[in-house]
Amino acid sequence: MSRTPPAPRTAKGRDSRERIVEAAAALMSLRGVEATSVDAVLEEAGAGKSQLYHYFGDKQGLVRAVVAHRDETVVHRQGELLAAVRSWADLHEWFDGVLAGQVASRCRVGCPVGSLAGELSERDDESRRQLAAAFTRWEQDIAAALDRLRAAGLLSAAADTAALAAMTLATIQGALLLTRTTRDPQRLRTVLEEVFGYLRSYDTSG
Amino acid sequence: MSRTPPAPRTAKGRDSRERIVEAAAALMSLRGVEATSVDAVLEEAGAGKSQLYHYFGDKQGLVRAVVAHRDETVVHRQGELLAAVRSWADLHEWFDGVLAGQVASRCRVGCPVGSLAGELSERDDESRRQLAAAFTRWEQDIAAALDRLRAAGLLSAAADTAALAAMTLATIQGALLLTRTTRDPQRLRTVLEEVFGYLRSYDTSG
DNA sequence: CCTCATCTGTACCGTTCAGTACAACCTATG
DNA sequence: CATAGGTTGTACTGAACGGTACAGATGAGG
Repeated sequence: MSRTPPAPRTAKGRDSRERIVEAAAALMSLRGVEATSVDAVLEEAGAGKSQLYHYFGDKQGLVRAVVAHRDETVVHRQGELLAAVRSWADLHEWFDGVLAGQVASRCRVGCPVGSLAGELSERDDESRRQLAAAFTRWEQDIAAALDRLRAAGLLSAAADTAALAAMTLATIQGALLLTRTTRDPQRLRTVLEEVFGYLRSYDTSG
Repeated sequence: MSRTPPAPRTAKGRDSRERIVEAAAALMSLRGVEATSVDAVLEEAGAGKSQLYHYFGDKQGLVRAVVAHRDETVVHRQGELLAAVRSWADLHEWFDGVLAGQVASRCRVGCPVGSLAGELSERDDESRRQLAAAFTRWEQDIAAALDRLRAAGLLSAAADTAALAAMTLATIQGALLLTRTTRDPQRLRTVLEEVFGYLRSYDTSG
């Protein structure tokens, strides 16, 4: 029985709401959800308390908005990148992008979706379902890229693209976790090359 | 300049300390580190506040003790199980054990080490280093099992066992994260079978 | 049985936190 | 320019938290 807070009705309101969500997303990625206070978010966003409770109801509402925001940005962006994959070289470039993102952040951030999942899966079932849906879509986008390779005659008919996609996403998520813990980008590179090599073993083009 | 708290000097003290660590480990696995208050730990352990601050100094000290405890139990146990691997069937049994552990907990716990890593990597560098060392040892135990298969003539000389071990651990960690979020053990089974199938592709016995 | 270090119970403290109250402020519309 | 709905600033509250103080219990060695 949670009253849904009103969506912003003016451009100014929309801007305020978005500033708060983005500040919250940034701080929560860095420090974690529980360790990020609403006051810190508001200071970062340059907003007052009434705005947060006006647009999100409570902290849980803010957290869910952050999850939705991550889905709309990170996962949606991954979908675009994967939709452009039409060759093995394209797929390798996509893997390179994952690596480059981590190197750019000096292995401090990991996957913005995965880290939320780690903290929220047992704490808020609504967030958990949002994140599960995001992961599933992501996985399907990978599978679709593999299916496209197959349709182009580049990938063996024997390959189980759904299983390969599930394994690819799992490996990437795990590798990002390990990389963030060990601060060793070389390990990430090794793992990504290994899983790409495995996918490539289904290459039929030669 | 952190004074190290004294180790227990009597059997009673050791028992108290251990009860506190185990209660903390259980609660932190379930709810997360930040969301577990010291008062909740003490209630669960049936101990008083003075005991906790006597043995651990502060909450951070308790957290580090929990990390060390997880290392000594989970990772050490994995090392034992992996040390017993002498055939492909043994290795498959080990994978089955990972799956069984998740099914037993109805996909609610994930990897006790991995979930700590997700929450602590950016918050306490000492914990981060402990966890990184634990992961590295775990990875080496997997590589050693693969090396043993190779020595027995069961695994191709062409296999890069270190890279395969890194990928295997990463995939398992990621799969546990995804499984805890989606609550779908079938996905875990699929991924584990897929990575085992990949390792098996280096099988020279058959 | 004394003694002293170790261990433990409990009351307390200051801070921080999420959340509320309420008045004031815009700004689009008529 | 009136006004109403949407938006914002700020002071406040009660609870929960990590941490401290200190007295009392316990038990092993002399």
